[in-house]
Parts: sequence; C-alpha cells; structure tokens
Amino acid sequence: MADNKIRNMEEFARVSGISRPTVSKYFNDPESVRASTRATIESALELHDYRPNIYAMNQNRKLTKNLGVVVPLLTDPYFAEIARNLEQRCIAAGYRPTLFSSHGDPALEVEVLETLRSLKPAGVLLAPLGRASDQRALERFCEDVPTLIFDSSVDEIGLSFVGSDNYQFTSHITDYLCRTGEAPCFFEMKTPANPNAHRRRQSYLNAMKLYGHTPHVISVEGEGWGFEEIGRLGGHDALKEDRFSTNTILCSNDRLAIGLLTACYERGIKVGRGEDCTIRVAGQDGHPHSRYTCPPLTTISHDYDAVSQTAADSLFSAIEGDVSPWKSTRLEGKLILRDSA
Amino acid sequence: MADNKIRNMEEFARVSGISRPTVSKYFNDPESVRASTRATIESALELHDYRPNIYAMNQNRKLTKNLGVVVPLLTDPYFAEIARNLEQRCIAAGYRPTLFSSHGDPALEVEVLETLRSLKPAGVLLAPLGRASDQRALERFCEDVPTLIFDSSVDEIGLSFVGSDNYQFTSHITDYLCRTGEAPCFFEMKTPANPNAHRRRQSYLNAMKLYGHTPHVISVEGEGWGFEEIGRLGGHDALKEDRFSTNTILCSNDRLAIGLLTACYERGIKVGRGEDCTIRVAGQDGHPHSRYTCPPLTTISHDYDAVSQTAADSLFSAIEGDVSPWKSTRLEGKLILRDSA
DNA sequence: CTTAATTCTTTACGCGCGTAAATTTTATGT
DNA sequence: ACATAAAATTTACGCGCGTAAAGAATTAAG
Repeated sequence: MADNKIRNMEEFARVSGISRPTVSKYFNDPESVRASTRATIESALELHDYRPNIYAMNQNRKLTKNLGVVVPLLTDPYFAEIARNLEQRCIAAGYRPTLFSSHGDPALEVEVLETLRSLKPAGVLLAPLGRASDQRALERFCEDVPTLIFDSSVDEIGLSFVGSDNYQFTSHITDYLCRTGEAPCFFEMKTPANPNAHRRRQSYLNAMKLYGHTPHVISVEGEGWGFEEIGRLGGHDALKEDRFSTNTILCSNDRLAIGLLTACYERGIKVGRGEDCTIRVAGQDGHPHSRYTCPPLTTISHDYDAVSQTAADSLFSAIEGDVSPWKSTRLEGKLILRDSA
Repeated sequence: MADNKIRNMEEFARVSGISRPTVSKYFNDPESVRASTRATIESALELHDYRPNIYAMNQNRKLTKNLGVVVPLLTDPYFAEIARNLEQRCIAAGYRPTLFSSHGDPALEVEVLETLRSLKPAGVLLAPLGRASDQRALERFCEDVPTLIFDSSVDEIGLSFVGSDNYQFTSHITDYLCRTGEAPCFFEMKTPANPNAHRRRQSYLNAMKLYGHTPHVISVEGEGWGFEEIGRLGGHDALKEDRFSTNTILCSNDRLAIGLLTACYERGIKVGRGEDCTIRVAGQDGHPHSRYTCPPLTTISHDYDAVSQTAADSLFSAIEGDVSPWKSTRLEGKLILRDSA
C-alpha cells in the first residue's frame, strides 16, 4: 500500500509492466486477460492501490456496470429490506448499484428516472409507485433502459415482472382464517397506492365465494403512504360504528394491520386467538415489524429472498444478452402463524 | 420537447445561439450568467431537453456536485427517515446526493467509503457504525473528503459533528419518569453498537444520583443490529428472573423497548400508566414506529428536522468555503408522552 | 520444431466537457 | 456620448479512459 501517487492508468500500466490497453481490458473484465497477466496486474495493484477514474471510464464505455435500484418509499421497512437484498446481489454480481427512493411522490419518481437515464445504467430494478406513477414516463424509460419491474406490476412494460402472487397470498390466508374461526371481513384503503391491493380484494372476494361465505369489505379513507395512521384512524371509525361484520379481520397489508392493532388497543379491545380475545386480526406482507406487534401479527410473508433473487437474476441475464420475451413471475407467500389470528 | 437528438453541449450551444463555454458555465451555475443569457438557454432547454453528460462533466471539474449520504443501517426506520430528510435537503441545495448503507457491516462501511472516494464528492454526510467502525479508515477518509459526521460521534474527525444530546435525552426522560411514578431501572444492550448508548447509561446514572435514587442497570446479551429481538429475548430473561428492580423501565432505545413490549405481551404483563398495569416502559429516539406499539410508546424524540438541517447546512457552508473549526452540536430531544409510561 | 490461435503492445483517435487566455460584445454610470 | 466594467465569444488544450487496428510476442497444438 505504499501508494506512490498513481495518477492515471498510464502510470499504473507503467509500474505494473503491462500496457495500458491491457490494463484497461483487465478493469473491464479481469477474466478477459491471461492468468499470468492478471496476476501481474493484481500484485501491482496491491503495491499501489490504484482505482480507475469512474467518470473517464463510463464516458466512453458502451455499457456501464451501473445498476439502478428504485423503490417507492425507502422508509417503509419492507422496501428497505428488499432494496438491501437487491443491492447486495448486484454487488456480488460485479455491478455498481445505486439506490433511489421516490419517497411516495410521482414527480420525484419521474425525476429519479431522469437522473438514472443520465447515469447510463446497464439496467434498472424498478418498483413503481403504482397507481400514482406517470405511466407514459415509465414506458418511455423502459424503452431506453433495460428495466425489470418488481413488486407492483404496471402493464407489460420493461423486461419482465417479478413479484408476489397476491391472489395466492389472500386466498391462502383467507382459507386459513376460515378454517380456524369465523370467516374474515376485509380491511383495506379505499384508494390504495399499490395495484396489488386490488388483486388482494378480488382474491378475498373469490375465496369467500368459493368457501360459501358472504364477503364483507371495509374500505377506509386516507391518502398517501402513512398506512399505519390510515389503519388506526379507519380502525377507530369502523370499530366505533361497529362496521366489522365478523370477529375476524383480514387486512390488505401489514402496515394497515399495525394501525388497526393500535386502534384496538386504544379502544381496549383484546386481539388474538385466546379465550379472552374479542377479535382476530391478520395482515399480509411479512413486514419486518410484524413479529413485534402486540399481539404478534399473523400474516403471509413475501419470499424476500426468492423475489430478490429472481428479479436480480432476470435482469442480469437480460443484460448479458438473454432475449427472452416479457414474462410475469409471481411467487407464493408463506403463512406465518402468530398470536393475532 | 421536440428533442431533435442533441448529442452534446456543442450542438446544444449551436441551437440555443449561445457559445459552448457560456452554456457550460450555465450548467455549472445558472446564476453565473447574465439573466438574458439564462433565459435564452432555458427556452432552448425546453425545446430540446438536453442534459449534460455527467461523466464528462465530473471528469475535469475540480469539485463535483455530488454528495454522499452514509448511514449504518438503512433498514432501520430511524436512519431511513433521516436519510430521506437529508437527501431532500441536498437536492434543494442543488447537489446530487447518493445514498449508501453500511448494512451494519464494518467491512462494507470501508468499502462504501472507497466507492465514495472515487466519486470525488464535494462532501459527505456520514453516520458511522460506531464501535465497530474502522477508526483509521474513517480518519483517512475525512482527511481527503469534506465529511460531516452525524448521529454518532467518533473522536473529533471530519468537519464537525451534529447529533442529539444524549445526556439531555436520558436525564430529561429519567426526570419525567421519577416525577410521575417509581424511579426507573435502565434496560440496555451489554455491548451496544452505538457509542450514544454509553452516554445514555451514564446520564441515567447521573440523573438517578441527582434525584437521590439508587440506579439499576439491566444489560442484556446480543450482538448485531437486531435490537428488537435482543430486547425481546433479554426482556423475557429479565422478567423471568425478576431482574427489573422497579415497575418502571427506561430502555436505551426505542427498538429495544419495542422488543421488550413484545416480551411483556408474551408473558401477559400489562404495560402502561393505567390502574391495571404492572409496569411502565419508556424508550428513547422517537422511532417512527413508536406511535403504533401497544401501548403506544412514551419516548424522547430526536429533532429529526433540526438535526438534518444543522448537519446539511454545516456541510454546505463548509463546501462553500467556510473554514470554521471543528465543533460538536448536540440538539435536545422532545419528550413524547404516550400510554406506555 | 512448425503452425496457428491467443494474447499483448504500440499507436492513434475520440468521447464530452472543463477551463484558461485573448478578444469582442454588451451593460452601466456619468 | 464616452469611458469603464462586466459578460460573452473564440480558440485551444487537456482530462482519463475506451477502443480500434496492426504488428509482435506468447502459448497451444500437431
């Protein structure tokens, strides 16, 4: 590490005894040079620790090693967790991921895409805002940049879609709730940000019909991404007006359920499976926090690893030349039984 | 937006009728050109929507407009929230922030700094991992890049430090707890990741002495960043062995408190201020989730906005030439009274 | 040892822009 | 109107690297 101030690749090539174009080739892909050359360069690298100027590098390269990872809201632990997972997969595969959050704002989402465009990324892993997204802007972006859509699907844009099977989620947990107690009613936002919410409601309706029960949907008001508060306030209203038709409530997602649990607590209603409990509450998502609610939340969890891996691998293979047609992959969730239902 | 494929600044300068060096000057700082010229350029910009190549831009510029924002763990909603806040301030100030997370891993933290170095950022807002950080690596980085340290202080490195006043946090909430019930015992991790934890324990000890009470600290085992689980398991143990000396527990941080609340629930212990409650639990941090625990968590909250603003503004003024000496700013927290204590 | 296939070296150009210096144009004050 | 300051233009060079082409060196195969 006696780095004698190597200023550029020219100098580094000189001290390593290898020509600059070959060194350039090495940095582009170490496997592309002979093993003995690689060893020479790498031993020189240990002595001088030089790093190529990324700006000069990316200026002329047809394809950078940059990847974009875009999530709608990084302060949501679900997206934070999946972003972390994706980021590490990208690094492991030799790419340079950059993390972006739309912060729940459609205008910001468009800006993020513009920024991303100027980064000339090799590819992008994009979880759109959903309903609020500027569809046209997304489409145009996907035409220019290899983009894999995940989490929430918006038409057939991009290379492919990878997400969870929301129909399976809801039908599976509805089935569980029906088998273990009263059939559930469904607690959701009236105008959800995410299109998955519609699939979940539909799946609830289908499942209830299938099992011969009368479905009942409670849709609560509320805009934005403060789901817990929407669930809490909506929960208070619904409880006050006695709008829950059964003692079992299936929430459209965990964050809503967390808010509802708080509302129940605040009204002195005991939630759970015990003898002394009034109602059962279940969520959907396997939110990182769901383990620590009181009572711990019964939910159906995304397979974070599988979604991340499928998404990342699809993008990588597309970048590396695989030209398979658009495809939607929806992975099943796993029921997580806890005390709330 | 009839963008007739502007390929570079040369072409854009031609169509806008302004010379390229002036256009370059404009993109570097729009205020640096005459208002009439600015108007000319901006109207051309609307017609052709050209964006300078950021790689070519940053290659020769002495100082880029890039900023780094580094947090120890982006999946922690506290850091996610503060990162979001900082990011938006950077954008508003005309910089290009890039978000990094060390994911709780010291080796990754060093890697992030290396990556950051090659981005030649104008400055960095860095929240170190803390105890686990590679001190030497941090120091060397701070020597090369204008870095403002926030959240957790590590020696007097970087431009300055901005964070919360942990002494005030703990003494304030200890005072509150003493005045409203039994004096608290202190629930913490034996080997905390964050140096703030030591300040909090010390402040607890001081405050208890001041008020003439006997302090009692319960330190629980557990490594890593899964604070909720550490709090839950440690809580179970402590409850089982009856190690809490009073009916009031002040937790070193909210995530630990959240885990403890879950443990209490699981043991059928009622937490809160009500007649029927056995113990009181309080946290520290004002974690985004603390509003939705059951019962809602009494805590003392970081002033997110003030911390972010002070940190961002300090960095900006340092970048713009202010050479004030190293300084530590510690902002007071606000008590948030809820039902748990 | 010859031959062919790889791999490396040399040479050279260009990417898109920052930036400096000298010159010309435009704005400002009297 | 003039002198002066401020801003824009012209010209030119260089940043650090990607990349292409042609020739030399190395390796692998027969």
